[in-house]
Amino acid sequence: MNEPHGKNPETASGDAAPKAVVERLSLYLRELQKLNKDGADTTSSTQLGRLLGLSDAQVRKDLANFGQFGYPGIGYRCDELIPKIKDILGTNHRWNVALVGIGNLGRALLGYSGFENQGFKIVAAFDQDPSKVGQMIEEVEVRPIEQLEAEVQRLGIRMAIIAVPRTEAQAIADRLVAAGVVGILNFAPVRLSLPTDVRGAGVDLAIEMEQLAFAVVNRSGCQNRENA
Amino acid sequence: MNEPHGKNPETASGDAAPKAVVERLSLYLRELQKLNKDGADTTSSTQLGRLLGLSDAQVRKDLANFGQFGYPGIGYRCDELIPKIKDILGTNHRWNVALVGIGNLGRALLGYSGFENQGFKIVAAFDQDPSKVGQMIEEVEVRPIEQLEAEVQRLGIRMAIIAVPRTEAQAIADRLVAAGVVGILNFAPVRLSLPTDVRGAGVDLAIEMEQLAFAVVNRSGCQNRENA
DNA sequence: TAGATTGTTAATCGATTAACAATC
DNA sequence: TAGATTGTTAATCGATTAACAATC
Repeated sequence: MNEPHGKNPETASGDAAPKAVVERLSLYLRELQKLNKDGADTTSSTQLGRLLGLSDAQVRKDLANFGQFGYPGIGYRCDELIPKIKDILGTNHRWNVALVGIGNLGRALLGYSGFENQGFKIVAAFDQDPSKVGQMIEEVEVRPIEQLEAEVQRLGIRMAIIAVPRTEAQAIADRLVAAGVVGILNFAPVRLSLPTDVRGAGVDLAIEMEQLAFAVVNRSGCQNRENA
Repeated sequence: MNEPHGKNPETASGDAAPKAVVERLSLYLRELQKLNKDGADTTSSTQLGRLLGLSDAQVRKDLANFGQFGYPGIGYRCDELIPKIKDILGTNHRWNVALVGIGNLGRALLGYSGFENQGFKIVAAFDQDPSKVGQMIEEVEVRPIEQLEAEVQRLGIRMAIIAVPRTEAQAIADRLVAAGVVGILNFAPVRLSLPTDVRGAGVDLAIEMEQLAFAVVNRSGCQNRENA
């Protein structure tokens, strides 16, 4: 209440970080990983900003929210900053993930290498359909939905992906939560209702297309942000 | 330069609309469609706000960016507001869409009803693999990639979805653009480089998971935004 | 009419940018 | 040392909220 206005260093990392900042953190991480792979030892706020279309000041400010990671006169050491950002995002340890619904989308997700690269490993897959049960897909065996609770608990799974039809999604979410899952990525076009201590994120592809349509219709040549 | 500060009504609809506002427009549209289906004739900024976790003031302000759609004392007529928002988003007419890459993800996208519900119709599908060419999936015939340009032009396609491996994505994008496509939804984990008059949007599922992990790790019970 | 709800203005709040002393 | 670049403060900018006259 009577804090002047700035946030002091001590409370900084404890403060609720602005959502937009955390989103950019993911982008910084990707660029750093790319730079590191290409053999760069260090980078700078200017370089990161240029690569991502942001100002250097913003890059520094964003990172400063979480600590002091850079070296004046030198910049940021990729080797050091990458794990720091992973610490912040919570991806510095592997997350075991459950996938429910092995339709075309589920299969695609099982084969998606991007998850594993960033520390998410699908270790359990479930489907209702007996003809799918027992199949091995990308080294994961499809199990009957009845085993959901047992497997989630056995493997200590805390994050899950829902790729079932709309009508099943809420029921699956409830079961996952009851079994101990605290984060759900939902592809079904429904808004899940979840307990307040469980986090959910919905991927709505129709909305992505809609936003793209707007951008297409309103492109007056100028705002050339290439975010693809 | 010497405009006091507010935006006056005349320039309002011509101004570049803030990205955040347009995103919420999609959310309003969904709720309105739902309300309409449930038989509601009218709704209010208060109701829409409550359904979406926004303030009534924000709902009104967002809509006021694009015109006067409401009736004092009554609210908004669903029947009227839905097409108005579609006009703004550019989805009041059907978009023919091309899909390139018929792997598991491509198949899932072909079967995704959410696109068609919102005015996007996949009318052409392409794949490199001769064994896939000729297959009918969801009433769309898979064509060889060589026919991409000809079909895009024949069908007047202006939006496309890329669901090919990372290594192919840029080349496909270039061909799509050359054929006249002006909006690309990209699922390959690469940043496409596109001409400034072409719009792109990337869906990066690893980033979604990362953001979710952060939300899980930092959930201190409180911020219970259920965005699923 | 009284109650409800809009569109809009002014006030508040938060996020981005610019600038610079401190540091390597 | 001189040049580069950080973290941070102050200034700017934009977005959200509160309030209310106008309207049905």
